[in-house]
Amino acid sequence: MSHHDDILTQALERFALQGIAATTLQDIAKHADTSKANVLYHFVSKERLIGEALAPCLGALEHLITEAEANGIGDLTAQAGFIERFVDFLITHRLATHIIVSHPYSVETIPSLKAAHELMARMSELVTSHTLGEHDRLRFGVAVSGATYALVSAGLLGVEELNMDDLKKLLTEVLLGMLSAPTTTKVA
Amino acid sequence: MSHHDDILTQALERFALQGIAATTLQDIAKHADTSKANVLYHFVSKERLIGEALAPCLGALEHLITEAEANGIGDLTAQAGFIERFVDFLITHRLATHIIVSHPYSVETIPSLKAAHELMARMSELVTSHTLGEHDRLRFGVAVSGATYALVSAGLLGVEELNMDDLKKLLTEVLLGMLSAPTTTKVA
DNA sequence: CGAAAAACTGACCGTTTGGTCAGGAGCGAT
DNA sequence: ATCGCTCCTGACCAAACGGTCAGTTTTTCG
Repeated sequence: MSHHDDILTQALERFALQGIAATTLQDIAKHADTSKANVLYHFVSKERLIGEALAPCLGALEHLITEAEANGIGDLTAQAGFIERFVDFLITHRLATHIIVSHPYSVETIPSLKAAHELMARMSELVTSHTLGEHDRLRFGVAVSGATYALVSAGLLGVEELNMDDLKKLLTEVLLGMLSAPTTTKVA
Repeated sequence: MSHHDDILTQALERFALQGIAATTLQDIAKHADTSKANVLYHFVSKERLIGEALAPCLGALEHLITEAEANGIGDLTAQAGFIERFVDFLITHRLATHIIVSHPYSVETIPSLKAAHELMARMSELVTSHTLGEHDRLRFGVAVSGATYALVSAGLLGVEELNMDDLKKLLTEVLLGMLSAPTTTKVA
């Protein structure tokens, strides 16, 4: 692996583990076995480093959403397809996803995070527009959020020993089960 | 409200909105309409301020878990009772919960966060020990995580206009529905 | 080889951070 | 009035931050 890519990898991991603000360039440099100045040589600024680290995730998410917007997620079959692709996305980009979901607000100073949350707003819009009623909407939101968070900190759930393929299967099944759960009686 | 409590309230909100590392004492002071030095007069250090801000949440969580450990969460009825109390807890302490779940790792430098994650480990242990099979365990984890995250960033789900009582009812129903969802047929 | 380009570094800079400190304002009790 | 106590503040500090720069090593390639 090139030194350039190594820095990128370490940066992504440190950002996910400690948060962006708590991760210093010095820290990233140390983990990538180089100097802080070299990190800045390759990436110009911390902001751009964040941008490059999140770029693949944002690209994939954009693609996922655009596709879903075209296909719709109205019926259960379409939802199932979306869930499958989403789980795939989560597993592939789980570090970047963690960074995005743990920095939800106020970090408007970081352009790529802002872009990320615009994508999440689009996804929310996607879910909301195919109005399924409040129950189903919340159910979908809980399932998606839960999958994201559960995957990201899988260590808390006693599933860390699973390999990613098994986890993907398992998670997909659980989410599909949740979506087809019976709608409980309407609240007064 | 006393100035002391006002600082505490503002600190909790800033930590939840921006993360702990990105929130400066100056920032908290400004929002509490006082000086940084006064913040330190009342709370000695940033670390202790964090501790006092999270204390009520940690106390309630400890109580919730201890109770659940005593009662068990084996059958569906017990699970339902736990969910109800948990949703209550989430709504009451949602800012503090957000802080805890968005700082999952590495912040071992902050004692009260460490304590928080030990509590979450106990909760995970509680769920795991009543082994329900991998499906049910993951299902429970996704539901709990999802509820936490969905509540914390409710703005993303289009449910922000609901008041807390309705949200509590709705969320409880959705979670109960998820838990009683049929186990889908095993994937090949 | 040797020169240009790319990769890399230590020293340094301005700013901001958490934290200290000496002292002042307000106030109830003597 | 004045002591003692709590509340509060501006000025200050060392440390650490992101970032710059002049200069050195390493790589590439004719």
